[in-house]
Amino acid sequence: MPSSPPYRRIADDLRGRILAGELGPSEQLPSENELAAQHETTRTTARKAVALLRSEGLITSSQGRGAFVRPRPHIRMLLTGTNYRTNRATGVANFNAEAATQGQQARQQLLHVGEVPAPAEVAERLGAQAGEPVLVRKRLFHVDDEPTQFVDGYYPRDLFVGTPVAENRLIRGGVHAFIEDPGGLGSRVVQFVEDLQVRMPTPPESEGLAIPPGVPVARVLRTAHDSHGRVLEVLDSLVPCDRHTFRYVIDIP
Amino acid sequence: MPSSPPYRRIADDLRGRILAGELGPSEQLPSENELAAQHETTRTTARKAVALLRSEGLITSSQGRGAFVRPRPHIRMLLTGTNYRTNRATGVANFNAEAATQGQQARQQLLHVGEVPAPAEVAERLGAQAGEPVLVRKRLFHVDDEPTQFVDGYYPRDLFVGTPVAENRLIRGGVHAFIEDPGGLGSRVVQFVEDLQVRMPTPPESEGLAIPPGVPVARVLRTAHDSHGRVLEVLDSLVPCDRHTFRYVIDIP
DNA sequence: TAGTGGTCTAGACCACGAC
DNA sequence: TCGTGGTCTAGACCACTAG
Repeated sequence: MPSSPPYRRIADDLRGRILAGELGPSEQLPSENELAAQHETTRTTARKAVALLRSEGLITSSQGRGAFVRPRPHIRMLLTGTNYRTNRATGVANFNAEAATQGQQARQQLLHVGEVPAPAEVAERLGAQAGEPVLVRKRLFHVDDEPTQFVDGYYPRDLFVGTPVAENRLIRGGVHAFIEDPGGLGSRVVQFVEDLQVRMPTPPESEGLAIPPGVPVARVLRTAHDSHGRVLEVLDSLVPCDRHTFRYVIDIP
Repeated sequence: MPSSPPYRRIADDLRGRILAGELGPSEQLPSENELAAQHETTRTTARKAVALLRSEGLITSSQGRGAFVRPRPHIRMLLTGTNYRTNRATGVANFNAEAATQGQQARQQLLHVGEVPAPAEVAERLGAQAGEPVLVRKRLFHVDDEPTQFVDGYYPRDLFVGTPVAENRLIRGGVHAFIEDPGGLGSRVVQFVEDLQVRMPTPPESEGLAIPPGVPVARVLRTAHDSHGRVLEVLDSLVPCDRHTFRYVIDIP
């Protein structure tokens, strides 16, 4: 039975105290020098223990201030489909409506609208060739003025070129309002297929979403179909996992 | 404009070469001593760069061998509900049937069966008081003989006590066979509600699932309802994110 | 046995925050 | 100003793997 190295034992000690609630949320950890002294080792070793906890997402630290137990952030529930019809009826975009029911204020920032060669995973879902031009709307969603998700919407050219979806401004009620309104596309969304994968963010991603180290992101590809099986939209979202729960309601025939 | 510290620049260099494919999957990285020499710094600093990439899930390393670009593991697709009826008809458990369609062999290892006080999140879904005794079946699922998911099933006592679900052995066709078979409970599962959260694993979890550092896990709570809205099962799963895609198909009324 | 990564020591200087 | 974490140096010993 090999005993764990000192830095592991220090980390285990701290982790235990955090999970037991002995060190509460936002509480400051002992300084690295204190930890070193307490465990009769050097600061370098104490620091390694702290780094481990940081990579586990349990704590955050900042220069000059100290290290703190990461407070459990306010969790938003992400629902796909569940309230789609009722949200549509409100006249505001689905994302904003969901936020509102959770007592939060949402805002969409339009980063870019234009034509791009379809990325492979998008093309596959749109039934197009990879590299074929498609319309894209790149957005950054904010909740309570904090960046929350990157959401890129991809749209087939043949259906949307020349429509407001191809224009560089927000659409009242969201893109789906245009898709479903009789004065717009007049289609009806009847099915979403959602693929969710999780990974660690790249540096630009963690910067754009203002997420601390140790927080994974979910990459969600959502395909919206109409009643003819036609693909109306492929949504490519990037969601920080520490502030979200995904909920899916699946009815079995 | 502050320039990044050396360890960041080394990491950025390596990351770039990995993402560009210059360093292919399973390829060995330069040794820490080589990196230190190339960048005219000490091994400690080179090592810090390597540690960063490891925490990003890009590489793995092992003592005596070296550091290697993490090969993209075989991705399994996890579906909830989609093939539920057809899988049931096969007579094997849903999980095993899904694995089979993806050309893999699945095996369930029964870790524990018994009564436990309901954890808060489970009780809430079972409509019970937290701490009230419930039946639990703790399992570890293997795919191609590798540990793949922890799956704990919780069952209300009033429905399942004295049934095979409370016995410490596997059930032919899975628990759902018993739930739906006329000779068993004779119920019918009509809806799943699935809540998915992501976090970094604790050390025992990463050990049990044999996952390398830097890989997040998904904690999935799935509630199965019958046509009367009664809860038949709460499944509490832990899934390593590097080997799985979650797919949900949602029909809009 | 030689080379690899894993751990540790005992210092140092810096940037930043709180007081 | 002083304490904090962030970074770095220049060594050392160990455990493990490959040849």
